[in-house]
Amino acid sequence: MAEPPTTAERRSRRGSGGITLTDVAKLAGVAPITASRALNTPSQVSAEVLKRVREAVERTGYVPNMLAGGLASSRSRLVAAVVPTIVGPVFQESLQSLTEALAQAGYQLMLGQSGYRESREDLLLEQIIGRRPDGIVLTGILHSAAGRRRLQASGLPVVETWDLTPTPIDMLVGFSHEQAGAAVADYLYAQGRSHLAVLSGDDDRALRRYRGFVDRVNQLNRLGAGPGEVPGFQVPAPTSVRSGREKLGELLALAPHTDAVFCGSDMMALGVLNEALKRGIAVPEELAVVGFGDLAFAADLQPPLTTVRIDGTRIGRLAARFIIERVEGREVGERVIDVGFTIERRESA
Amino acid sequence: MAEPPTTAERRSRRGSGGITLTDVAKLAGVAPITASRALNTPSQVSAEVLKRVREAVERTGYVPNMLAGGLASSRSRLVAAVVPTIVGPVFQESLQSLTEALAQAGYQLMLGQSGYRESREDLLLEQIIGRRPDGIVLTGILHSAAGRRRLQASGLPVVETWDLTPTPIDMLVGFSHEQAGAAVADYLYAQGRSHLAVLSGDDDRALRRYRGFVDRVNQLNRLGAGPGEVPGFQVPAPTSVRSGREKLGELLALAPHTDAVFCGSDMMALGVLNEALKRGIAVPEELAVVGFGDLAFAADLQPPLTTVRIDGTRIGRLAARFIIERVEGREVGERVIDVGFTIERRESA
DNA sequence: ATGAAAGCGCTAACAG
DNA sequence: CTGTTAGCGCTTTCAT
Repeated sequence: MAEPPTTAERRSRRGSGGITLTDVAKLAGVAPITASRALNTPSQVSAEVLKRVREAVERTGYVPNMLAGGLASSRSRLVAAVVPTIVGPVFQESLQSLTEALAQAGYQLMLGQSGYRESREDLLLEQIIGRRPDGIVLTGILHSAAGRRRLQASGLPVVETWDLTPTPIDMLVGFSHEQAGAAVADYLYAQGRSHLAVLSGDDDRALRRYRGFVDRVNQLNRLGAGPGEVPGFQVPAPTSVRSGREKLGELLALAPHTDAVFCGSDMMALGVLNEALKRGIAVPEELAVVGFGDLAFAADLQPPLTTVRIDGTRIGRLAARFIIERVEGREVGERVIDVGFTIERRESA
Repeated sequence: MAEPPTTAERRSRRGSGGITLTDVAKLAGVAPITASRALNTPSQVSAEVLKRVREAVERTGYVPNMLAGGLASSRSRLVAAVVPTIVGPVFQESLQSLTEALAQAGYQLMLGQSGYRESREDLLLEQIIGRRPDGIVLTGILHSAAGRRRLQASGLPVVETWDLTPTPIDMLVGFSHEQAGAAVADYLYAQGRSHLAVLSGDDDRALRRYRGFVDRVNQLNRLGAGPGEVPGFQVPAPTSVRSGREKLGELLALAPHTDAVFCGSDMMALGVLNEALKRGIAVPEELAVVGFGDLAFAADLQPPLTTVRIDGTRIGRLAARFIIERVEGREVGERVIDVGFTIERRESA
């Protein structure tokens, strides 16, 4: 069994040694390009050839090498997604639907974490571009100007998500965080609450919700001669149940008359709910609580949590569609979509 | 400015039209292979050449094409991870640390979702292998026998995680779900509880925790002549706060004397906590609650949740190390690591 | 320390 | 519908 290798076998130590398209083609008795067509564009090939190629694939267990295919065709069928972090449930829905929509179209997802700080963004971007993806989905707006320029220069389809900006790099699927904050303020006022407060993460988008909320409260207060400054706390992102508990304590020490809190995330809201429970504060009677995100558990808390809902699944699906249509040459009509938000009215407020 | 393209420029419509290593090499006045060495193995190149190449890279904004590099060297620097779903916080910690550990070593992560049902597993695997990753990290055991064979045949480094199995495909980082279930039963008995019940997801691993728990309870009951069957409910994975609430209701209808519940996930435990709150059942006095996963919020619930902690970060880091060491030819000593689990003792039980 | 030549496995381009 | 040829951009191999 252990014969000395022939010249041909020994010829080279390169390559993976696996089955290649050429092997399949030989077995099927056709040229490699014909085998390629049988697999990629079966309609361009006779039924007879198609059958023989498929048999050969079956027999050999051939799996196409997409590195080679991507190199030759300049189409990698890879889409990169950049998220601040996969920990924290906010973007999961989007990531999930993005992955699924891409998979259905034969694309795969490459995942990169940028962190909430700006540091690694540029390096990450370079690594990503090196893979020559067919498109890039960004979660949130890219901080670094150099990064934005580099992306623009690359000519790749780019979709920014979860935010709106007047100067998108390319395509955009998101909503206005300022408006969301303002809408919550309106909602609480309409419920008859007058002493509003806010707990927020310190990342860019959370802070814009914060500002939208505070600005609207101030505006309403001026009209109605309500109380002055809006009490508010920021915690380092990512927010947590613990930070919600702790900050509620500080808030009540600072502003004991508070009758409504807008929380920058459902996690913080859960913390607020738990801390209120511990302190014997009735929700919503004494304190109204509004969250953000409408995580899966929000409706099932005690009391059910009123929260801002973003259709993350839709964001992911639209992002995938934008990229795919661009790659496949079908031009997209709208390149900016505001998916909006809704306030899910439940018992906590 | 808009002169007609020269013959050379028009020569071909192939390629990306971007900067290539050859361009950089020309600018630096060296051969392409020398530029390649300057970037990949700088120690093999003179200081003078290194400087010129780096300048050329800087000036052109060159980004290496890793498809081409991967094809030529049979090293893609890509690692694939397969998870049932990224929704659901259980594997997040592992994914996060895996991504980070890989990034540090210059590898990137490709993410695939297999779903909790077996259907898409084989297709996904084929797509993944087509990318010629340098390694594959599986979360949980692969269901399909064909898939296991295909992986084994591929010769790729494979790490299975979050489980133990007597017949690993290759490498393994996990813990025993049976033992975890049994340990919770022991713990609750030691707390003086005697009417134990269990709520569980219906995925493979959750069911093994379920079985470990029930078997141990039965064993203890036989010795102590305790009550008979252990009341238990299964819900479709992924588990949720809602399913926890609902099943607690059904459980109490079926077995009103229950004084301890083991929940298959912290999410379900949160639901149980909330439902108990609504029904005025005191936790832990009347009902002890144990979760699984030690999610970030577990310690901050009211009451703080006793739960089984898995060191997901360690799992991710070890998986990355296993793959990288194998790829880089350094052989790994231990190929199976049981990371164990701990019961985080808090107020809920 | 540097380079020339020859591929990696596949597909675009252009015939027939 | 099928094939030939010539790359894609990089790295291995083997010289110098």
